[in-house]
Amino acid sequence: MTDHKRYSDSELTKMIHSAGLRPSVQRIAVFSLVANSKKHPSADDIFSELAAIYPSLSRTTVYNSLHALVDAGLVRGLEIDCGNRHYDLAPQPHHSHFICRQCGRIFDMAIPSGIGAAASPGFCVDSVDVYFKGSCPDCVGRS
Amino acid sequence: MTDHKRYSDSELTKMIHSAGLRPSVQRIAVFSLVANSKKHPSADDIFSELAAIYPSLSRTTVYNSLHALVDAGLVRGLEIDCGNRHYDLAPQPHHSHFICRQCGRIFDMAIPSGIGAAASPGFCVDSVDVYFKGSCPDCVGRS
DNA sequence: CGCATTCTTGGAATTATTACTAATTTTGTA
DNA sequence: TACAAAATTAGTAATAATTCCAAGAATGCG
Repeated sequence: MTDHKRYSDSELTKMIHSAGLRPSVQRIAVFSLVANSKKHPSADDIFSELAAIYPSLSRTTVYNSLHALVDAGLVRGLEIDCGNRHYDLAPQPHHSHFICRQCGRIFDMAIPSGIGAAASPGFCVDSVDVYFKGSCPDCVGRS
Repeated sequence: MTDHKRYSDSELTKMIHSAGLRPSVQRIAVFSLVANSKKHPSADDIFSELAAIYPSLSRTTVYNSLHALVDAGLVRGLEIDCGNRHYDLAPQPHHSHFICRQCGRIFDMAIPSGIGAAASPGFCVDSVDVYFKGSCPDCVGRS
């Protein structure tokens, strides 16, 4: 998640609605997980958690919802862990993440400032991601 | 690729050898493609190019070679394009890439300095990647 | 040269994701 | 409330990238 605020369903509904999407139950549930989870869940994480609550939920619906939310600009896909996309609430202009190579958890990091302007002339940049990898505090010291 | 030098097979062999790997024909071929290609090839790109030369080459060998080279620190995997890992010669400490959302090409970018130090205390960072996305100069202006 | 180790191969198996389609639900309108 | 149109869902099948595995081949050391 992006900050410590907890988003209520009605807030999320409002955001979904004003992004021009229909606030279906499933979409709200997916959005809520992404927005409120401390982890940066993958599609599968989301499916697993929600399947317990909505037994009829389909994986496809999770993917559809995520795509809709990403296209609407509400959610952002992280590509820090190739072949295993994780999702995060659509960030402030720039955003930075850290993945622990040992436990696999993804953390938010403060963003080094001034990065946006670093692209070469002629390139039109619409997003910047900074990915750090290494060992998180819990795992430092283990082999 | 990382600079404009062209690496000869014997140089590559030496690098592989001093990294503690056996310089097999396949590994040298894979390494040469990564080190000397202007593109940042994916495993499949590499397989396609080499399969024309070595008809018996197996996809698994390409993956094995890439993993060996990455583990040895000679090659680096880019996760800029999720689900389609691309490879680059192991870089200078920090590195930055740009992917064009339209043509899919990946470009090297100058790296904003001072990024490495930005991680939160307690985290042990062993790599930093900065990924820019947008339109490259050739594609800017097209819808 | 002989042997142990490491590497390569090819196919099968996994995993994440996308595509397709029918059934269901929601929405707007009368 | 009733209905038609549009959007969403669920489930199955298909794809694509990658990994696993067991057998055969190459390598390098003694």
